[in-house]
Amino acid sequence: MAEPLDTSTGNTPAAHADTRTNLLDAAEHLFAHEGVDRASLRSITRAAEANLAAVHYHFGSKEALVREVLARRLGPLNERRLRLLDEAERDGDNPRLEAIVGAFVLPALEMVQRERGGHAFARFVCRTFSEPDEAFRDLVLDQFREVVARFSNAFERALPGLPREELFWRFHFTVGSMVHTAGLGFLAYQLSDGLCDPEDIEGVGERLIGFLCGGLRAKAVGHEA
Amino acid sequence: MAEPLDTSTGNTPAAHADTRTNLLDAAEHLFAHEGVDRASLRSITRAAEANLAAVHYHFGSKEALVREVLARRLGPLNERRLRLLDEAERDGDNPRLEAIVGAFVLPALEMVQRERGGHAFARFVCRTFSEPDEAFRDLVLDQFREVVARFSNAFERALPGLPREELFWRFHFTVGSMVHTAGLGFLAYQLSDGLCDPEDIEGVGERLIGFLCGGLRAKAVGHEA
DNA sequence: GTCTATAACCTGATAGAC
DNA sequence: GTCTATCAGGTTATAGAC
Repeated sequence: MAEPLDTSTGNTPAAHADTRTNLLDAAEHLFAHEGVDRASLRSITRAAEANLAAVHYHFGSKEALVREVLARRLGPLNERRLRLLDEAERDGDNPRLEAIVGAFVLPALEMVQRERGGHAFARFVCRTFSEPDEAFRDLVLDQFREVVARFSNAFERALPGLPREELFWRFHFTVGSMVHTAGLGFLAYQLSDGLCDPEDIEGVGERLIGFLCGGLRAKAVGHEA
Repeated sequence: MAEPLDTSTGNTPAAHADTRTNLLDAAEHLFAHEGVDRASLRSITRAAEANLAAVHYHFGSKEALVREVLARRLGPLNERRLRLLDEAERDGDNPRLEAIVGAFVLPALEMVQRERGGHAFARFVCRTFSEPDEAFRDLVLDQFREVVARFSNAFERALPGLPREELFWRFHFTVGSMVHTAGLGFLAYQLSDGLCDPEDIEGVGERLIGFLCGGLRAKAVGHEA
């Protein structure tokens, strides 16, 4: 009997994966590469060397499976962000802006490059963000709520005097650059004719942090008043 | 007989839309709101008050319909970008960075806010970017190729001394913020608890341009050398 | 927990009348 | 150009044996 295709996170060293894990791994892989709608339960169970009914036994429905696939990686990712922010704030009462931005963007870039299937997963999340299906979007957003609260607070203290509205917009722009880079870094490679190497996460991270800090520190444009 | 649902661009004043146009309008609306896969030809033709066979008569296939929907708005949008860049470059041999960035991001923000269905279309494009289906992605990328060439050139002249690799990355980050703002501005509203108003395109545009110019002008981090 | 078989339904595409 | 009818195949979900 052939070993089931290992598409697991790579963090747990192939713990004699059970059917449930196999299903999650196969689903993640296929959702990422074909899209949630195109990836049928049949193709997922085939890849997981399981049975069609197994999905309904373990998860209840296709939608619940999607939910599980998203939560499995997003939880740890955002926990890591918060841990890095804790560290940055422990080092000094007023951490450098670079450290805060780094705590926000580096875990994502690292996941994409270092975890197995990270790249595909990032693209999957990227798409889910702009998904019309509110249920999935809210799921992703809920995973981010604490992160947004903690980081916008940190930004506020690191950028005193910046109006809150301006600050939230800049956070929004930051998220945009981060998501686009984590999920679609290969576009930079394509559009620069191979000049940009999206796999060099140290380089990309450094550049991204530099760019974002420049934008976050820009002189606020005066709103008439 | 009820008038077909008007989801047209709004640029042509309801020119007694023919079946073909009705199909494009309905398809755009449904692709944006339900996703390409979920939007069946049946629901599209029902909304367009046309017949299932009409799609195959006018376009040949569902894929060709998707292609047409994308090209119909992306073409004019990118033409407008290039026209604005022309204007900026005519004003002075070395236009201000703000003018270049504005020529790139403002047409998108304006389309989203001012054209009927613009918001939904932007989200649709957003999703298509991260679509696994290479055919659609390449279609979008092809529409952008001239824009990327012209603008990266303009950026290069406006930011002398910046290594080309760094420049392309910053362009990439710029695209990320722009796309995320044009397609998902409502996230800023949600995550800021209503503080950010994504419909105020003058305000958003000004803030986005300020942020991006700050990032583009940031001191380049030294790569060891 | 894992399987087979099947129910109930939807899909894109097309032939051919008008 | 527009329609109806239909084909061939896919989908999720579930009942019930093991």
